[in-house]
Amino acid sequence: MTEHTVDSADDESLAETFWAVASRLRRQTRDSLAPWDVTPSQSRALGVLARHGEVRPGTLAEHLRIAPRSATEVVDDLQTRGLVERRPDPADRRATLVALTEEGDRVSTAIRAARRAEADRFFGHLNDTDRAELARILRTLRT
Amino acid sequence: MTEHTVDSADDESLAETFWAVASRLRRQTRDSLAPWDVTPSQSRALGVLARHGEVRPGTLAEHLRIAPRSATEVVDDLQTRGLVERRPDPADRRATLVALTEEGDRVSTAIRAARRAEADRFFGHLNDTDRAELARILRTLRT
DNA sequence: CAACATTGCTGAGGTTACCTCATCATGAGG
DNA sequence: CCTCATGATGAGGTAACCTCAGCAATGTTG
Repeated sequence: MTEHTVDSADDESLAETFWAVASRLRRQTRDSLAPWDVTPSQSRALGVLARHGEVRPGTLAEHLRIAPRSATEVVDDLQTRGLVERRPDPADRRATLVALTEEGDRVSTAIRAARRAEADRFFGHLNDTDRAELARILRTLRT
Repeated sequence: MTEHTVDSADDESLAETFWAVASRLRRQTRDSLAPWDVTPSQSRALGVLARHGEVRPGTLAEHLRIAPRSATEVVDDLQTRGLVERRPDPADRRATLVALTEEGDRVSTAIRAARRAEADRFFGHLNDTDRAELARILRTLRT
């Protein structure tokens, strides 16, 4: 009911625009991660591990909001890259704990810095007010 | 099934929040499209066709901001579902024109309505001002 | 404390939505 | 004509998910 048909160009809806932005951001993120040969989802997992220390795959999955099976996969990939290691959970012999290796720790720190730079570049077209507004609005949409 | 415990510690970046929102929107969009057995990317293509009439796959690709080869794929899928048809471009015998079938037209109309309802539900948590702000800010990021 | 259900992880296999590279027509310009 | 560019597509690949099944360890309960 509110405005619509900004057409002529491409725009149909907020969702449409949202996805266009998402697509652009995805590409840029991938590029900025290239030096470490780490995919975006791997880097998200590294982030969780850096913030929470050792966790079980299932917990990792919750943080990443993906299925447990998918977390196993991400951990596999990180492990073959030597960024993460699995060790038995002393509290439950079914479970595994996933932790950053030293290299993983170094890489995750470097990536964090690169990500910040990348985000600055991407969201840097915005002035401070808009950036804050966007953050606030997105946060309300998040849950 | 109490979900999340979302990180809370991870306002690491706007990007992080952005992706969380994207993920939620993606799921919801997929669900809202289920009745038609059409994937999100197919529905985007239908939208372009509804707005622009018959176009060549390459042009479709531009509108969708994907590689030409990928547009061919989307058209293939839509064609096997009978929503779209290919015909030769009279102006260039290398080219093909893709157009909605009658069914495609009906479906795309129905989807447009569903999408609007879905967007209202998703972005409806926002008041009008915020929704407008979000649209404006996203548009500047779309490039 | 045996029986049973639950939990944690992972193998197998599938899907979506992309991508690049190669190929083959056709078209346009010198 | 001959060459180069362009439009579409075949072949093959990837990331990031998913479900379902199975196995081992755990917890629960009669």
